[in-house]
Amino acid sequence: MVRLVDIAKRANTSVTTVSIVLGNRPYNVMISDATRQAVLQAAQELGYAPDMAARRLRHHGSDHRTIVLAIAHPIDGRLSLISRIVAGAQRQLHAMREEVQASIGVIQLIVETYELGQLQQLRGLIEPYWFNGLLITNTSPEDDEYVEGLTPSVPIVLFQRETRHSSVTTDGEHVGRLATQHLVDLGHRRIGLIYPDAASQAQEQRIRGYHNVLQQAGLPLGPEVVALGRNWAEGAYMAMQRVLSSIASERPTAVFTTNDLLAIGAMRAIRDWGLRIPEHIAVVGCDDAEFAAYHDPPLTTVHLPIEDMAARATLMLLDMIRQRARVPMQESFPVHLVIRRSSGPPNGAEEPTL
Amino acid sequence: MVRLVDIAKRANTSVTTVSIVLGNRPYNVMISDATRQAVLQAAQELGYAPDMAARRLRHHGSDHRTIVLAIAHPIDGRLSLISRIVAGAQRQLHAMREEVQASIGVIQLIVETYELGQLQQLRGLIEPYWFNGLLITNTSPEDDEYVEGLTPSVPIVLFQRETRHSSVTTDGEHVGRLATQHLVDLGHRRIGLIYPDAASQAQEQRIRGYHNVLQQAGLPLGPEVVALGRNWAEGAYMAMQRVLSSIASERPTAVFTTNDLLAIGAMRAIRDWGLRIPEHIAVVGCDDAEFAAYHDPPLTTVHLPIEDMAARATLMLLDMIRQRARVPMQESFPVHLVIRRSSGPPNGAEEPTL
DNA sequence: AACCACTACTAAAACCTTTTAGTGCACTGT
DNA sequence: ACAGTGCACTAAAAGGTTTTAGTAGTGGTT
Repeated sequence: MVRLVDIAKRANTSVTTVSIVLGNRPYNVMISDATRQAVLQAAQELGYAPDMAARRLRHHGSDHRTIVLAIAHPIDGRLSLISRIVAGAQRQLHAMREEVQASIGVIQLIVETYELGQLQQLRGLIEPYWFNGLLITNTSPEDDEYVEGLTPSVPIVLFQRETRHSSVTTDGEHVGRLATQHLVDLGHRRIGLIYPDAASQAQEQRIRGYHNVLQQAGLPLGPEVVALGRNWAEGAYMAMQRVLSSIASERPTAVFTTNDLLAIGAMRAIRDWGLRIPEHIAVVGCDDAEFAAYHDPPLTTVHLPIEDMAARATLMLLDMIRQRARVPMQESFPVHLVIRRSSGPPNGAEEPTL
Repeated sequence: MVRLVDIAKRANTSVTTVSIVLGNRPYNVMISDATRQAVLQAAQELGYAPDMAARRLRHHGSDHRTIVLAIAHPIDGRLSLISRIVAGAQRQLHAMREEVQASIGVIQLIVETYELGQLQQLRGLIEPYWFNGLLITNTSPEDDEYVEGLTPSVPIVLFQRETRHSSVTTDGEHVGRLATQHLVDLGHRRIGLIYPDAASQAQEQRIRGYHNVLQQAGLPLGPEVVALGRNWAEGAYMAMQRVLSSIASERPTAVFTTNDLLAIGAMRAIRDWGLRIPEHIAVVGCDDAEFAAYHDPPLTTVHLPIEDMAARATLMLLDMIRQRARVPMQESFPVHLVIRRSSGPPNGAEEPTL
C-alpha cells in the first residue's frame, strides 16, 4: 500500500505538502509549481490511492463522497424499482462528475429487514459515519415512527414518502385519480381494485384517489382484492381469479392495480379465464415499468418519472452534503397517464385498433 | 459520538478492556464477569456504535464484514438482473446471520463505467481497503484483461464469467443449445437470432450454442440481427422489424433471443406486424425473468438459477473472507428449459392449447 | 537596523480502534 | 521465603490522513 509518506520521500518533501497537493486544498498555504509537479509525478508513478478509512477517521466523513441507497423491504416486486432509481442517481452523479470528483458512482446499501420489518438497523449504519448521504426507499408505514425520529448525522432523502426530512414524491392521490378517471371516462361503471398486502404510502394514496373518483362519479366501489405474498404478479394472478369467479353480473368491467407488476399478473389471469383485454375487462396500472409498453396488450399506466426523481434526490443530497442547502426539501413530481391498448370502453363497444 | 474511552470512564476501566469486551475477542486475556457486565451496560446506556473508519484503519478491513457487488455496465436492461442477484445474496447472508454477525446485509456498489467502458475504477475501490469481498457482474469482454490482472487484497467472485478468480456461471453454450434444439425439435428449419450489441461472455456462449445446434442439424444459419442501444426491448423491437421486412420466403419461423427482455421486444414487433406467436413465429428467450411467465403468450425460456448462484457466490466470499477456503472456486449451475406458449411448431401446424 | 509581509514549506497533534507486551496481585508448591 | 503460575487488567504504539500553528528565508519599507 502506497502512503503519503512514500510519495513525500520520493518527491523529497513532507507529508503535509503531499496531502495538500493531492487533495488540492487551498488553505492559506502555497506550493510552488516545481514541488507540485514532483508530488504529482511521484504519486502517479507509485500508483497512489488514498486510504478512505484514514481519511474518514480524520474528519468524520465530511469529505468522503458516498451516498447510500437503503432499501427498506427488499420484496421481489419492489426490487425492480431499484434499477430505475439507481439509473437516475447515476445519471446525476455522472453529470456532476467534475464537481463532486466522484470516481465512485453510487453506493447502495441494502438493509435487510425481513424479520424486523423495521429500519432499526439503520441506526447501526448512521452512527458509525459510514457515508455522507442517505437515500431511503421502500419504507413501509410501520417504519414511519422510526424514520421520523431519526436525527441523522448525514442528510437523508426519502423516496416516495412524505417526511420531515427531505423527500421526492409524486401525488399518489392524483395518480389514483388519473387512472380511475380514465376508466370512468371510457364508460366503465364497475371498476375493481387490486393492491398488495403490504401497501406503501404511495400505494395507499393511489387507493384513496381511486375511492375519490368513484365517489364523485357516484359509482359503486368495485371489488377490492388484495394480492398476497412477495411475488406481486403471482399475488395479483390469484387475486384476479377470485374476482373472476364472482357471478358475472358483479364482475367489474375494468380493474385498477396499484402498480404494473400487479397489472400483468391480473392480465394473465383474465386471459387464462378466456376473456379478452380490454374488451371484457380493461386494466390500468401505475409506474410505467419497462415492460409495460411491450406487454400484450401494451399496458395503460400512469407514468412516474422515477429516474428524474432519483436524480433530483441525489442532487438534494449532494447540495446538503456540500452545505449549499440546509433545510429539508420536499419535491413533488408531475405524472401523466399513458394510454395504451389494455384500456378501452366496456363491453367491447369499440374494438381497439391494432 | 460515543467512543470507547467514554465507556471506559463510565465503567471505571480501561479502553483496552472495553475493546476486548465489546469485540468479544479471546486473545490471551481474561475479563471478569463483573467488569464485562459493567462495560456492556455502559455501552448500552451510552448507545455505543463502533467507528468503522477507525476499526478499518487499524487492520485494513480484515474484520469489517462488507461485501460489495460491483456492476460493471449498468445498462438499463442489465439492471433488472440486479434484483435477483441481490435477493440471492441477501438470502445467504440472512441464513448465516448468526455466524457472520452481519447486522448489515449486502452493500452493493455500482461502479459507473459509462465512458471508460472498463472496470478501471475498481482499482480505486480495491486499494483503499473499502470492503472485504467483491462480487462482480456485468463485465464486458473488454474488461477481461483488467479483471484477470487484478491481484486483489480481498476475495473476488465473478458472476457469469470464467476467470482465474472465483466464479459462479452457467454453461452458456448449453443454454443456447437447449433453446435452439427445442425449436429444431418442433420442426423449425429457419431459426433467427437476436442478440445485443454489447454481448456479455454468457451471451456469446449462447450464440455459439445456437450455431452448434444449427450446424449439427444441417440447418441454414437464420438471420442474425443485433439489437442496438441500451434499451434491449426497444433494440430488439427494431431488430425484429428488420427481420420481418425481409421477403416472406426468407423469414424465419422462429427466433432465439439471448435474453428475455430482447424476447418481449421482438414479440411486440411480431404482433405489431400482424403476425401471431407462435403460429407464425415462435420465440424463445433466456433467463426466465420475472415477467416471462406472465407475458402474453407466456415466454418459453431457459431458466437460470440466478438467486442460487448469487447465494453461492456470497457463501464463497464469506468462506474466503473467513479463511475457510483459500483457492479460487469455480461453480457451474444447472439450467433447464421452461416450455411455455411462445414456442410451437412452425406454420401453425398445431394450434396451441389455451 | 528594525520591522513587516510574503512565500514555501513542515512538525506534530488529532481522529478511534486494536493488539502487543506488559504489570501487579494472589495463590501454590517447595 | 521464594520461584512459579494463573488471573485480571492496562499502557502505549500503530494505522494514514488532515489541519493547525509554526519556521525559515527573502525582499521591501520606514
